[in-house]
Order: sequence, then C-alpha cells, then structure tokens
Amino acid sequence: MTPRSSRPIGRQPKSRAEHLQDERVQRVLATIDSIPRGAVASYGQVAEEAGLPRSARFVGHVLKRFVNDAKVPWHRVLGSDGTIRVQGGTARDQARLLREEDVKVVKGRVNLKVCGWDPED
DNA sequence: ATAGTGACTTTAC
DNA sequence: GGTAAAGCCACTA
Repeated sequence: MTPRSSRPIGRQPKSRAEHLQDERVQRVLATIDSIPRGAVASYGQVAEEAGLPRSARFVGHVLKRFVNDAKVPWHRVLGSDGTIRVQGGTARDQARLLREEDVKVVKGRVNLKVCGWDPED
C-alpha cells in the first residue's frame, strides 16, 4: 500500500515537554547551570557560551518559560552591564539569592569586574 | 507571511 | 550618570 494520504507527517506540533528536549534550550540551561556559585553572567554571554551568538533575547525567553521546570541558577543571569533585568517581585528574589552567595547587589546591580563569570574557570 | 512582543545589547545623545 | 532608537533573534497571534 501507498498510504500517501494517510502517511504520518512525522512533524507534529511540539508539545511543551518536547520543547524541553530542544537542543538549543538544553544548551542554554546547561550553560547557566555551569555558572559557578558566586559568579554572574549576562544573557548575551550565556547565549554565546551556548553556541547561540546574538541570541540574548532567546536566553531571556527560555528562562521565563522553563525556569520553573529546570533547576538552574537563573539568578546568576543579568543584563550586559550587571543590572537585574527581571521585573516585579522576582527581581527582589534574584537580589536575595545573589546575596545569599556573597554577591554584592547595589541598587539592583552587580559589579561584573568582581563577580563576572569567566568561562575559563 | 506580516506584525507585535520580549527576563537583550549596542550606540548615540 | 540616564534615556532613546535601532539592531537583534525567536516566539506568538
């Protein structure tokens, strides 16, 4: 038989669970997971380390969508100038989590010269 | 396929 | 120091 018309498409819409398997997402999460305690990285830096240059916004998008399911140190990801970018009460949580690991947060900002993550470490 | 949006970044004022 | 605009990439309607 040639079930051309009934042949499975093999291209079903991605479910949320399948999205979690998406390699780009996994690489982003893995990169964030590799940020050592007490260090911070920017969205762009995470993207670049994950092999996704210029995809800083994607990193933010991934965090917002998957951080609830993925146990990663999301609080160690900041803006390119070390500022907390998250809005709302989550920003307070992020600052608290950072201070818990001895990262100084002054006026919603971290000194990247001091706490910036060097992937070579 | 087009348009709007966002946990971004860089440049210019 | 701060704000504005443009560039950027992926997601959503």
